[in-house]
Amino acid sequence: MYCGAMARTKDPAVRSLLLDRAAQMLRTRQPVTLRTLVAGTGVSTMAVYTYFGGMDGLWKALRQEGFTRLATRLAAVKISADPVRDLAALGAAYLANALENPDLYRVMFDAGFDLEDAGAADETLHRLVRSIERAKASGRFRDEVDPLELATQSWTIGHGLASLVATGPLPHQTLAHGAPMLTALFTSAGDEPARCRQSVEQGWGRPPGAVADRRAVVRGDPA
Amino acid sequence: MYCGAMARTKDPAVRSLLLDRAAQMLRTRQPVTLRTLVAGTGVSTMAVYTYFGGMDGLWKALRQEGFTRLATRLAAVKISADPVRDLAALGAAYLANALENPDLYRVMFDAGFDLEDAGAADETLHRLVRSIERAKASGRFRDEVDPLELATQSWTIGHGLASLVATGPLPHQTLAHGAPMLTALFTSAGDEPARCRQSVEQGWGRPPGAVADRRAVVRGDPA
DNA sequence: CCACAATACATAGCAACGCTATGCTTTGAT
DNA sequence: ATCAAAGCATAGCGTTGCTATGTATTGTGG
Repeated sequence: MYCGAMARTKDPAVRSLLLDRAAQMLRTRQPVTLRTLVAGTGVSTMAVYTYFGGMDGLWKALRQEGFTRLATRLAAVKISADPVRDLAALGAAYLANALENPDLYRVMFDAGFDLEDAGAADETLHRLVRSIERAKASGRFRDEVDPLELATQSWTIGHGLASLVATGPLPHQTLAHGAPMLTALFTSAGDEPARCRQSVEQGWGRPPGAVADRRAVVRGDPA
Repeated sequence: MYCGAMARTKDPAVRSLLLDRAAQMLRTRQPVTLRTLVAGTGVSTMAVYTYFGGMDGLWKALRQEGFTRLATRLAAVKISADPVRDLAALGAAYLANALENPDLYRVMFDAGFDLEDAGAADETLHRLVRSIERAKASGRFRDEVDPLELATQSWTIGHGLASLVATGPLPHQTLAHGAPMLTALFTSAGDEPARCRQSVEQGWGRPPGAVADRRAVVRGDPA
């Protein structure tokens, strides 16, 4: 019998070319369609199918890319001696990432967030879990605190904020609420209030996207 | 001179027929397209244009409908003598509504949530504000508490939870986190911890969608 | 060394999408 | 009763994602 023979090898450069272009089109708010995506790249529409199996696959890969960027961003947060500060810093990094690429962030969470490789998403949450465990070890949080539960709650706050700001309803300045909310949460986990606030504000820093805003609160000026 | 002559009047029944059908198709996860929407209704595709000005208008009306349902749901929450309990009850109602119509909820928040009539959305937030003011008046919250800020923070928690559960990543049981999170927030606003927990748990009741779950935590079983 | 089989990719065409142009029908004010 | 304006059905346009087909390319077995 004969073994199969190999043929042309897929060029990974084409894959990232399409992915980058899609991300950039998303950023500049151009509609990302099969034809507009490949237009000007020299490759044909079929490339999308050989590399991603279709547009759905492209979106999935784009979500993956979003989580990879997020993971990179969180990995850049330097771990300090103060685990509560670190938690706030991770939250701030999460929000900063979401607001630097709001469209990519939106893509990450619609379609039910199914990924090929959930490693990046897992790592994201696990990083929080580890900081919470350190906070417990240093006596800042109570022993009964379940790290995964508290991590999920922190994530909920971060995502709620990111989602409401990135999709429209709330103005950017609302991001400042992150600090008091995290302080409330961590205090309820056992941290001493004054010290907690100090740690959180230190880790949170200036609100992630502290810029002048363009949108009114809820009623939304009909701009 | 002559005034313009009137003609056939728009039939509001057709409008709600289309709206209801769209909501039902959303619920049963059938794709809502111009043609599938009008198929079987007897009306033609043009009806969508006369009543909504196009598919965009239909989605906008659908968002409106979502906010109306939410407002109705919140209005059904009975105000008690305990404003903190009421706040938790409003949060629970918010989540219950989001999880009864998850697809409608998703529609409400993508596309930047632009509405013709923001009254319903405003009313939603204002209901929280009023309860917070009552909590301040009865001495449960500190005087320095800004009702709108605290309302926004409560909303952020509710939306974060609803969004993460409705769009996939978190299992339904996560909704139970709502109570401790709100307790943490309201305690930080000045409420006495033990009493706060009692009030919140009373208002929150059984977690809104307390049912067996179908999805694993984050890694998501590849079902 | 070379022929072959498997893969990459361009081209063209398909069904379905949202939308608009057109004309018929209905209606209410004059 | 009349007639302009509005509702609405039909048909067709451009674009969407996708697939079928043909061509070019390349690693490997004989």
